[in-house]
Amino acid sequence: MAGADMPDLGIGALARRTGCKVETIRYYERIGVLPEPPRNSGGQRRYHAWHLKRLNFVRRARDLGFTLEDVRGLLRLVDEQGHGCDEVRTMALGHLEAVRARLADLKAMEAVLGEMVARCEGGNVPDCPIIDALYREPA
Amino acid sequence: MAGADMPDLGIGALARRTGCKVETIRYYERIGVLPEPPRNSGGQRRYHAWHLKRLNFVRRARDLGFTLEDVRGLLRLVDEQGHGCDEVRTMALGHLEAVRARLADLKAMEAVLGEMVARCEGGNVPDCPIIDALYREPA
DNA sequence: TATAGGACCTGTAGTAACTACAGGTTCAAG
DNA sequence: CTTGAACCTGTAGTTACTACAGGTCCTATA
Repeated sequence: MAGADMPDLGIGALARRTGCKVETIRYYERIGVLPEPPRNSGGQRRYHAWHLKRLNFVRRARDLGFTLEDVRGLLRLVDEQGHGCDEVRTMALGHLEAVRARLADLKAMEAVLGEMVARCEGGNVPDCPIIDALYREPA
Repeated sequence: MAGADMPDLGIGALARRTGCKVETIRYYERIGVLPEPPRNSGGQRRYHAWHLKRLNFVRRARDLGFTLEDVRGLLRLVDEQGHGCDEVRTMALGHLEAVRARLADLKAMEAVLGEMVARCEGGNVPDCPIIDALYREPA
């Protein structure tokens, strides 16, 4: 669908289409994640469909929790033609494990917080059980 | 239990007992989360049981995902005697909600990553399904 | 064609929550 | 008394942006 007729995009338009702030786009350019686009006569950035695609890639990977360093790695793999699917898979797997570990942490946090709040249900006791729980020696 | 006989602690000992790095303790002092302890004749910090307790409180709250700003708020409440249990509960509840939101995010990430990796199971296909998934237009 | 005001430019500094030095002092053991 | 670990201060780096300040450019309207 949509995408045949797109002459070029200002940075604001690119931002609108990717849900990325203008400053973030310039930041990605500065750190080399997004290549420098051509400029018009007045020195303003002009983007094409290719940049849109690449920025969407970056955003999506970031949304999935890959670090910018990871993203750099993924882009490197993408850019080598005949890219190593194995390497990509390894990165994704590693990241999946990290996500699962973080998930377990958060679940533990949820349990403790939930219990703290539940124990406090009663209202205004003089010795707040939440404060007490926080003061408890760590496991 | 343990804690009757504790004359005073150097910063390194405090760090060992709280699982907190020395630099972090000095950092907490600098930003006003941990009060300045007394110094010995040579200008070195000497901590007592009270500091240990307070630093454990901070660490525990941080481990549960409270920000330092939250911690500051909690400490303020703790320090006002007759502290408002309601306020503490409200903060904890708000935080619990944030944790649950983050949990939902991570679960979604896990699902997408898991599916990406699973689809790649086959090995070295020319069009890597993981890369394809990342290139897909965002939802 | 003049002009208003939005979009754009560069460069710097700020955010959270530490962490890591560099370059010096103090303490405790032998 | 010496050595080496622990401590001191102060500053700069980290991640991934975000937010200016102070200027230039583009475009639509009068």
